[in-house]
Amino acid sequence: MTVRDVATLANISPEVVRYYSRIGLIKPQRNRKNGYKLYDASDISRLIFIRRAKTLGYTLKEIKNILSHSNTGTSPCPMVRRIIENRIDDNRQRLDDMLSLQTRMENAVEQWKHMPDGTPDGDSVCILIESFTHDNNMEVR
Amino acid sequence: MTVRDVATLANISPEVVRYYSRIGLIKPQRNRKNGYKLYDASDISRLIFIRRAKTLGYTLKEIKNILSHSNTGTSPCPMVRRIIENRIDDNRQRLDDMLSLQTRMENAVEQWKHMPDGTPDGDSVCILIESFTHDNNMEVR
DNA sequence: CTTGACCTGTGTGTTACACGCATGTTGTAG
DNA sequence: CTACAACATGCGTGTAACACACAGGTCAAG
Repeated sequence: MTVRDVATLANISPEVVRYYSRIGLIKPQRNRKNGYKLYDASDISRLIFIRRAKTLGYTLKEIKNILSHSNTGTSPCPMVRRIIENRIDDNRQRLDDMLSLQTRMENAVEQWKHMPDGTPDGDSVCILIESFTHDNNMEVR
Repeated sequence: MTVRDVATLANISPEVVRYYSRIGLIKPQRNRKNGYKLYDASDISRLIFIRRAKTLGYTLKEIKNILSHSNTGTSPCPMVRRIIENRIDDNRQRLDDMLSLQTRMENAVEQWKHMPDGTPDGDSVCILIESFTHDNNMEVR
């Protein structure tokens, strides 16, 4: 199978398949006649595995580790559990950050509703941004 | 003032100040003797403005636009309002995505609690990931 | 005068691709 | 049989906002 075929079967774009080959996530055979990459059923299941892992929040780097780990015959499962637990914590933190950003933005729009646009001078760039007051944490990431 | 001074006063790391100079967000003078960047009070207020804008979700690119827009004498406020309203929508979408990821990850960990680690063979890389069923009913907690 | 803290510019790495380039290959319509 | 579209190849660049490293120049104090 060629790139387009395997991409269609795995429901991925050919670009992504090429990218995964490039970074070593999949290792297709080669057609000796023309140098084209040759994919088989095992590549498809690997691609499907990668996509499943991605929907669970694993990064490509982590997936690569999982794959090569399992190639050595040892179970990647303990690693898989460890990673996802850390990711849950990280994600909760980022969610909190984004939620507070969302609140901040909504508050700003609300405050600005009753304010006119200002003309910039030497002291002021944009009175909206400069005048915005927020009560609690200013955290951004 | 030198980088370290202005960074301390604006409560930013010197690296970030250098980065902002590099991408043209601030344009410090130069010491003709040694080529060092020379910052003054206007740079500090610019840095503070940039940080305020960032806490409101504006990207550095957008902030650059806002700054140069206000340099032409026209009010950046309409643009500022437009950007934040779009950002609120985008952010809500990303929040939804991250929330569903969070739920998915938590469901996975829950399912996996009752499962043993598997040994990899030709057919299986990691039974945990492969067996995870993405049941939409579970998502509604 | 040496030392150490600071400055300079530039380059690389981070994530997961998207897109473009120049070039080589294949399949098919005329 | 050949022209041409549609595919393939590798490689390079760009994305956001820095962090960090490197090699070298500068400055104040002892």
